[in-house]
Amino acid sequence: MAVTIRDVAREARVSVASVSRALNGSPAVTDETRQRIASIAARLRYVPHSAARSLITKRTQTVGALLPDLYGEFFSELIRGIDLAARSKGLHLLVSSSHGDTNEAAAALRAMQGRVDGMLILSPHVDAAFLRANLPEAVPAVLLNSALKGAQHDVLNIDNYGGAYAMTRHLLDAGHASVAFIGGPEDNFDAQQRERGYREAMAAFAPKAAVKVATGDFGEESGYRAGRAFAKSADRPRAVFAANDMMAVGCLRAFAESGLRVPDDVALAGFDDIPIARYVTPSLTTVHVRIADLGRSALERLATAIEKPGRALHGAAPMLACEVVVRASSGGKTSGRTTAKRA
Amino acid sequence: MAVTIRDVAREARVSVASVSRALNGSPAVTDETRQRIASIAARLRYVPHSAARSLITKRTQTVGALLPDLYGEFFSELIRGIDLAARSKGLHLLVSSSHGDTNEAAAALRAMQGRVDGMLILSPHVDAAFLRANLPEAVPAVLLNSALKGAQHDVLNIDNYGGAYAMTRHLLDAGHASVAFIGGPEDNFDAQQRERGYREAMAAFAPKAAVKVATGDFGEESGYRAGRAFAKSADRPRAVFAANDMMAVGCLRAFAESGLRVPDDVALAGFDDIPIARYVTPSLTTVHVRIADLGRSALERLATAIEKPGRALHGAAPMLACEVVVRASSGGKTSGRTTAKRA
DNA sequence: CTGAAAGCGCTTACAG
DNA sequence: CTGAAAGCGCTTACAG
Repeated sequence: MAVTIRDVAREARVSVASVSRALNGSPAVTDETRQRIASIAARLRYVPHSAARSLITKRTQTVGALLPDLYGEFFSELIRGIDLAARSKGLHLLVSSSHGDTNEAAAALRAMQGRVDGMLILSPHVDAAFLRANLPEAVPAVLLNSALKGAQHDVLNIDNYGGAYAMTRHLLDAGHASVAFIGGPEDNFDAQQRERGYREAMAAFAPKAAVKVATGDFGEESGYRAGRAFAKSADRPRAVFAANDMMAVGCLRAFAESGLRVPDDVALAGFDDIPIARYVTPSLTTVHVRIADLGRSALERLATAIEKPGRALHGAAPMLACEVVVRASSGGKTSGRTTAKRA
Repeated sequence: MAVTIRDVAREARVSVASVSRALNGSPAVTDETRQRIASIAARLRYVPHSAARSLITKRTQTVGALLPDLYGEFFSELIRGIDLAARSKGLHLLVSSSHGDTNEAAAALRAMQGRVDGMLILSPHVDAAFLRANLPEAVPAVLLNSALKGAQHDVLNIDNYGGAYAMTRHLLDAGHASVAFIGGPEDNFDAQQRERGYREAMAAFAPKAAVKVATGDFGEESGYRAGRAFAKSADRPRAVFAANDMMAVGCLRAFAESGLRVPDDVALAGFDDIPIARYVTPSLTTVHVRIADLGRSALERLATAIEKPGRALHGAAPMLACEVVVRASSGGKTSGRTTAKRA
């Protein structure tokens, strides 16, 4: 049915070896033959059979992306960054998302075995033991936003700490004497880093102010509950920094219901810069993460790891900088973006 | 390096043929041997080499998704639906997005050649001529949201017409005597269908009312401009139906700046139900599309086409129903969801 | 029920 | 510079 290398060879009156060499740019072929073969291949619409090629070259020209159960903007931005970088490297992208637990993640990882030259992994279910059990050592991998330590694996993280530190500083600079925090899930790596950023910035710039942390779970409702509690409390904070935007949105609703004006009575800030952030009233000051850049960088690191398997992974995991985006909810005088520098 | 079928065969003291049969569930093998082989394969962590298998079976167990340059929620929801359905069918998912023009789309399509058993295609750049030139007839494909007619290709569409028709009817039912429309890009298939739904509902339920259509491009700014024009016009419409939510959001801003109260002075509705819709003030009445369902259905149709290549495609392209989601901006008495029935 | 052998479509030493 | 041949790791008629 489909046209194979033999058809091209017959038509060009050469051996299949010559066709292979001509089409793969081997120097051991005259320009004239190369031209002739190329034009015949084009006329026949010859496409090399990728499975046959993979079988012999041990390369699939494909990378896999393992992602957790997911919603919204973050995912599409990440994939977009990965996809763009993959195309420019000539790599295909196999995705597997929507695995809600460790077993599903393991199954997905194994299912990709042999179909990809390397893996991009973003999953809360993945730790060192998981990788040892499910990822062959020979398969290069880059982990995104992972707490994993050690030189075993290549890790690429968002600078959650730096972003939270900068935001806390911004709120204090804007003149809000006390800043409270709404934390995320306890076992969540991003949430932990953001809380640490808040705490350390408070210690550095407002050592006498009380550190107040409400518990949340990244969901809108948990932000709402925290907001209600803050609104009622005797010593209401002058500013609230939520560990993500969805909680900030919930908190905003609670403040509105309590008759508190934002930012006049209480300032508010979030983290992530989801699209909703600019459309709530007042618009939400938040920390922007260049997610597509994260995807692109991750893919490029992976491509390097695939090309140079022996390369040692040295030093700390690189961090992707975040930007404080000042909108109306934080009540500062300034407005705009500033890149969060690490402390 | 990697363990192959020969390693399993040697360990089990059988031929590779028997290992293949045992692992693939051929009936021509005793249960006892099957058990023994299976346990040895598991112990050795044997994973069949997918390229080798593809080479002989002519199947890749992979489907490709070709998507245009994209942002936001729609894409992630669609991929989620496709991915879930693919996993349950045992299929892998290769994605290619971010191609901004016809040439890039063609390159992406050809690059997937031979790597997939079928294709899911959503692209404004794809028409009949494009497919004839770039998609081999033997490759099953399902087109999403395409204006393509004829029995050549399998098409799956969102019922834009029915949704717009139902929304227009809802606005009229809510007591708004005149409903204006903000259209999308002229060459956009979704936009055309939505406008048709508006026009036909107006003709059916408010035959004496004026049909007013402002031009837009699906961008927030174009909705803003239309909103300003409506606000100023002598016979201001009582309700505005924007062909998508982003334009409705822009229109809402224009109304707010003009001192018009929504919905008291003018009602407003959009289309898509993007996440922002529920967070603007007032919350936006809109048409909800179950995008994940679209992805799931498309994949299931594709899987069927792959399994039964000869099957004839008969009748009209199936439609995915939409729901009118009533929120505050339309000012009706009722609130909630109703599935849009086709007229 | 089991095995030996052919063959899927490529690439790449090895000769010449 | 070019070709004949081996081989990548599987599956599947074909014998037995």
